[in-house]
Amino acid sequence: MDIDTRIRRRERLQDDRRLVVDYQALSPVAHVEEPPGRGPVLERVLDHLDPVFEGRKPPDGALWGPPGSGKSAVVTALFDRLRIRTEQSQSVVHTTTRAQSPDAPAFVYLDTRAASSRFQLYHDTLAALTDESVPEHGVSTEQLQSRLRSRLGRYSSAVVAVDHVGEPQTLSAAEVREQFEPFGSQLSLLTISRSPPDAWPVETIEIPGYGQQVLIDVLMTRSSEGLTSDAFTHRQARTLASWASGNAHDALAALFGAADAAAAENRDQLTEADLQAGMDHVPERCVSLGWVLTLPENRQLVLYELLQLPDAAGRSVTEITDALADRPAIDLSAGTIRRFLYELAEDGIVERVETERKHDQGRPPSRIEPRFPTRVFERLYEIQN
DNA sequence: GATCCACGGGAATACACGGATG
DNA sequence: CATCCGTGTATTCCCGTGGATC
Repeated sequence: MDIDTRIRRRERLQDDRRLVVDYQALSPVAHVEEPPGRGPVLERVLDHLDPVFEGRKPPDGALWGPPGSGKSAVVTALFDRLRIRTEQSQSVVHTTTRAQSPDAPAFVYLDTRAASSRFQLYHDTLAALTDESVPEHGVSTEQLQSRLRSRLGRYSSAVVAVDHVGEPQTLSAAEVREQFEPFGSQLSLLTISRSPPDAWPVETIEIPGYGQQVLIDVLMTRSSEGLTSDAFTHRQARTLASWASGNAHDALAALFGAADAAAAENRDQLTEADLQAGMDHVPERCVSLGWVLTLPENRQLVLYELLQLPDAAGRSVTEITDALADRPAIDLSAGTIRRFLYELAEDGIVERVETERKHDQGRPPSRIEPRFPTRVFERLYEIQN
């Protein structure tokens, strides 16, 4: 055996020991097939949907609970399964030549973070119900409405789950309901929100935050999918779970950040310092990562490049704007970048913090602080782009 | 030609402060 | 002392334009 081979063998050994990170498996916004510990909630949602299985339209409903309690996880997992079942039964219909009465229900999941206009709501609903692509331009909202109407006619009933309603920057439940008014007889809505729905007559399902044990379970399950075995201990999961106090989003974001810190140092296990780094990268009053990742492309670019600026933390909005405008990756005017930054601050994705004045005169500038899990965003952004 | 939406640009407004004014 | 004014900077608001797509 020659020396090179011996060295390569050592290198490979090192590689094998190295922490493997499947970032998607650790992502707080990943869709999972079986959300752990949410069986009772699944049952209640299924109870609510019961009429569907007899071909009737269920009443409108509302699922609500605190951030990071698995609302999106439950609904996406459930609707995914239901949709697959529908598609299977529909394809049976398609293969028969005889025209049949529609007997299968439709299940649609919408995110109001991505769909904020009537056009987008109809578009996304229609897109979920058709294989063909639905035009995003050149067609009026009214045309989409009539296309959607006739499409809905092919199902016995339809349930549209509308996620993230009533957040500061999204449509309220009432607004969503109003936009879908024309389809009142054809579909029912299941809104998903952080606070209980006000007023309209619906069946309400409350989802509590995760208990400590279940959250530890969630972390262990995800780490077993995303990391090499033994990289993350039960004791560490306990630490993260208690730090996150029931919020799975924050706990997973911290785990993700910790894994990334360990990977950067070529470690095969998470240390306490990694854990701390992971938690430090999840700011207090943290905005959901899902919100950041559904922003238009150029805004995400601005955020990403902002995080790449070495000394962004100490600089004013104006200075940051100029620095970003100089970045080759960004092809936007300084004015637009500045407007983006102010808009992102308005949305709470970053925060403007007043600083002491730098000039003798004029209004004092403010600096920018991210309000989302930065490390997670950076990795996921890099994977996406 | 229609349609939606992101950009760009700029006008309008807010804020902080020192100095002038009543 | 309270208020107003001018100046300079920060922030918000608004709308026309053009790209992309049908």
